Amino acid sequence: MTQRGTSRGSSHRVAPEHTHPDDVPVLTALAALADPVRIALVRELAGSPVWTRSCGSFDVPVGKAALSHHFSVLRAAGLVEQRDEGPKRVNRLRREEFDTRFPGLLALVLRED
Amino acid sequence: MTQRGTSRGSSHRVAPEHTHPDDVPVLTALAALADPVRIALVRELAGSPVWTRSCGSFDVPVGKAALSHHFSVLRAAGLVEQRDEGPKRVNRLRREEFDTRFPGLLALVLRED
DNA sequence: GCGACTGTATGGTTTTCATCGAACACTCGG
DNA sequence: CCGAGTGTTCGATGAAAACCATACAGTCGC
Repeated sequence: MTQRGTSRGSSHRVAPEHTHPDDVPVLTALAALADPVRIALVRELAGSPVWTRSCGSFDVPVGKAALSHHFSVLRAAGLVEQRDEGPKRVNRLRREEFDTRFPGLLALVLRED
Repeated sequence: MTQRGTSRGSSHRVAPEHTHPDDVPVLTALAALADPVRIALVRELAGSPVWTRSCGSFDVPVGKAALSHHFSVLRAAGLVEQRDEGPKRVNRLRREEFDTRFPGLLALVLRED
């Protein structure tokens, strides 16, 4: 049963589902990056120290629901890793891993021409 | 000037509109490649000598109209160049130019993992 | 010129995707 | 325990994109 509440039994938040870049098809990676909001997220994330940015701290013109969905897509594409830290969910760009799987792709997105 | 034909009047087919890779935003390039049919076209085209493949010679599960549209997208993304040769329109993958603008991107799509 | 062949344009249908509002779940500080 | 803060889920909506069938426009061989 569910022990919840009263005195014990930890009931953590469900850990986000991650996909390793190695398990990501090219099409999925491209589709994930073919969106202006997600590109903004990746760029902003790339410009910040790891594990310092919570989901809500990004400057994108969409509501919470859409934002949550975008992060879900980025996770599924192996681009972002998330960890729960207190009430917030902090992010990390999977630079190395993703670049090993798709060499140069991240660099293309990050350079602002 | 352009007189074509032997001596008169010429009413050629409208030459397809091309966009040079240098004028293509990253988002457009990614969006163009984020489609299974277009990836198939690019791959098949990459495996053939230049100017040998007409639009209708590709093995993709879509009708003529959709096919024409896909080629239009590929042209706009600077991925494909087309030339009229008799009744058919033959294609060339813009390897060098595209790779100069988006280094490594084409390689990612062409390698079948 | 006629007819087969190739590709484009148009109109309409279906699907996909981004988005929002509202409800819910969890964490933490009073 | 309550309430503020953070993020996910659900249902619905709207826009974009893929697709097809048809009609049209060139090119070429006869």
